[in-house]
Formats: sequence, C-alpha cells, structure tokens
Amino acid sequence: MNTDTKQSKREASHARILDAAARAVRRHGYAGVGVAEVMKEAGLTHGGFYAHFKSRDALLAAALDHAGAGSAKLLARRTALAREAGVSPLRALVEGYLSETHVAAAELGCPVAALGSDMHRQQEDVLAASRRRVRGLIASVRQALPPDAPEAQAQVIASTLVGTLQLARTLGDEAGGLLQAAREALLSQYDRT
Amino acid sequence: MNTDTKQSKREASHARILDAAARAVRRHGYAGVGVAEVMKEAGLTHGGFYAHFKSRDALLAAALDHAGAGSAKLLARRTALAREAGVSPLRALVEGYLSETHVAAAELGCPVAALGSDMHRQQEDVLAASRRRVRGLIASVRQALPPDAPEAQAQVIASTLVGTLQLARTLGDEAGGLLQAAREALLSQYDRT
DNA sequence: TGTACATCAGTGAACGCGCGTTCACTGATGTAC
DNA sequence: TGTACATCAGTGAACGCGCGTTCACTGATGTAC
Repeated sequence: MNTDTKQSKREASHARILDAAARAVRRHGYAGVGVAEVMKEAGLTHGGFYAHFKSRDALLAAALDHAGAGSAKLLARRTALAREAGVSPLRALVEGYLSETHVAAAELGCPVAALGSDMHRQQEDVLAASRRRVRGLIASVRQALPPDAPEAQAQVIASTLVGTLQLARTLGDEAGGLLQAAREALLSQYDRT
Repeated sequence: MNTDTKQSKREASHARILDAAARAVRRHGYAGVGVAEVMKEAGLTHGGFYAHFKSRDALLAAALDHAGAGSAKLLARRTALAREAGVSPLRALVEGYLSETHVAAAELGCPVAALGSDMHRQQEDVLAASRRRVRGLIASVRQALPPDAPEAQAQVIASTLVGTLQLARTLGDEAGGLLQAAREALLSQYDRT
C-alpha cells in the first residue's frame, strides 16, 4: 500500500472522526458530545471508536486542538489578506469575529467563544488543550496589532471578542446593537491606522 | 400553623433546594447539575424533588433567576456604597467583578460568566431565564455609569467583564496580568470621575 | 383533654433510558510461497 | 497465477453505570369532635 503519498483508510477515518468531533464540541458543548453521534457523523459505527482514541476525553482534547488550528488559520488568513490589501488587519479580525455569520455558525467558529465558560471545569487533558486555545486566540489577536502593541492589549481585545459573541448568541434576536457596539468600541480604541 | 410570619417547613426546604441549585449550576455548569446531588446538599433525599419542581429544567430556570437576583443585588450594593463614599461606582464594579476572589468563587459569582457559552444551547425555559440574566448584568453595569451613558457602553463593558473572567478562570495560574489589563483598560476608557 | 382521622412533607426502592466502553466476530486487503 | 494465511479496520451486541422520574409508603403535624 502506498502509505507515503496517500493516507491510509484508517487515517482517513481518523480525520473524519476528528472533524466531526471538532464540530460537535462547538455546537453542543463538551457535555453534548457523544461518541456514537460523532462516529455516525463520520460514517462509522460506535464500536470502532476505541481503535482511534483512548477515551471520549482524549477525543475532546484532540478535537479542541483540531478546531483551534482551523480557527487560528482562518484568523491568520484574514489578517494577512487585509495587510496585502493595505487595510487594517485589526479591523478585518474584529469585523470577521464579531459578524452575524460567526454568531450563527458556532460549530465552525472560535472554540473559546463556544466553550469558554466550561473550560475550567474539564479534566486535565481537555483543560490543557483549552488553555492552548485561549493562548492561541490571544496570539491571533496580537498578530493583528502593531508589533509594539503590549500583550495586555491583545488580552483585553480577546476577552471582549469572546464575551460579546457569547452574549450575542444568548440574546439571539434581542441582541440589538450589541455586536456593532463592540465592533465600534474596539476599533475606535485600538485601531491606529 | 403560623403561615404568615414564619415560612412553612415546605417553604424552607424549597429555599434550600434553590440555594443549592444556584450554587451547583455555577460550579458545575448546566449539564453538571444533578437532582440527587442538589437534594442531598439541601439535606433531603432525591425522591422529594418533584414535590418542589416540575422537572430538572424547571429547577435550572429557577436557579438562574435566584442566582441572578443575588448577583444583581451584590453589584447594586457595591455601586451604592461607592456612591455614598464618594468614589467611582464603575471602579467599584469593575474591581469587584474582575477580582481574584470572583475568579476563584464561581459558585457564588456571576452566572453569566459561569454559564455564558452554554446559554444558547438550553431549552426554552432555561434559555429565557439566561437571557434575563444577561440583560440584568447589562443593567447592573449601566447603573454604575453616568445616567447619560449610552446603552452600547454598558453592553461592551459587560461583554469584556464576562470574557475576561472566563479566560482568567481557564488560564488559572497562567492568567498573568489578564485581570489587571482588563481592569485598567475599562477604567481608563470608561471611568470619567 | 383525649382520641381518631386527614393532610403534609419526605423517604427510598424501582424503572427506563442513554451513554461510554468492551469484545467476539466479520469482511476486505495485503503477503508468502 | 493461484491458494492459504495474516493483518487491518470496522461491526454490532452486550455490559455497567448514572441519572431523571415515578410511586407506594411512612412519620409527623394539624384538625374535628
């Protein structure tokens, strides 16, 4: 079998399981992820799960890293495109993060916003992956700021992004101008371009 | 029996259940609240639960309102004391909310910070109570601002408070200057006293 | 004041269900000769 | 090229456990006379 150029059947299944879990954890929260449902969405039956992951918690930790990698890549791409186009990378990041699209599509969005209040309750492996994701989000924000911007600024912006997205999701139709208020506040305070 | 001046045994039990549930939901999250555990903490056995609440979800909704009332009262007291003492009510609110104490004591703290990312996943009754709590938090912030401050300002500050507390809880010892950064940013931006 | 009865509040066993995990087995794919 | 065998990846039944919910029963408190 050609294991170098093409991924094995096993590897393809593994990737599908991980994708499904990364979506499930953001859509349903840590507690809402079921092994059987994830396997079904990956086109498999639940029994085969343990050939891929040691436990449900191991899946959650891997799913967080996977979701985080995707999320970070998306943010990096957005800010890079903005830079190339000569527009403010912070504006691109803030407007992308605090968009109606992101509010509606939690399952493909930022895992910190989707899971933030539950992170500190997870067991060690999942908590460690969650922390990596928080630090990753702050790092993403930092890359949209000028190189000399203090870390504190990235931390505060990240906190505001996460809190705003959660409140907007909770309020739903009643969110009013919450998203816009945060976009304007962040850009007027931190965008120096 | 003297039902006017003294609460009945039933009412006392009801209050203990509600207290226990309000603590449990903030400590363990929506999914972590168990009927048996709550009843045990209230000094009762699980079977009697359904004489007090129609279902576990009904308990969650009531617990949120209860926790919210306590939390709102605490914030109001703090800002009122600050006003009487002639110091900034916003500073009192921000420093109280973004304190190490609040980070450590989730079970007695703000329910929006404790549950924010899971609120939009709850079923109708619980979601409605959660929304009331979000609006209540924004209203509390507003009361710490000058009367002419726009609603948008209260919304952004509330979002930042919630996001910061969650990130600080997740990062734990590694939170670094995150709390202080948010305190300073909020006060330098919004405190006009 | 005492007795019988009704109501209140809670007990604890039991039920049903979902879910994480295990395991014997199966079909397909690859390897040895 | 063909046959036998080994390995790989997944299937699906079964197990154990926790948890929400129900229900027959109990002890205490209050009421009627």
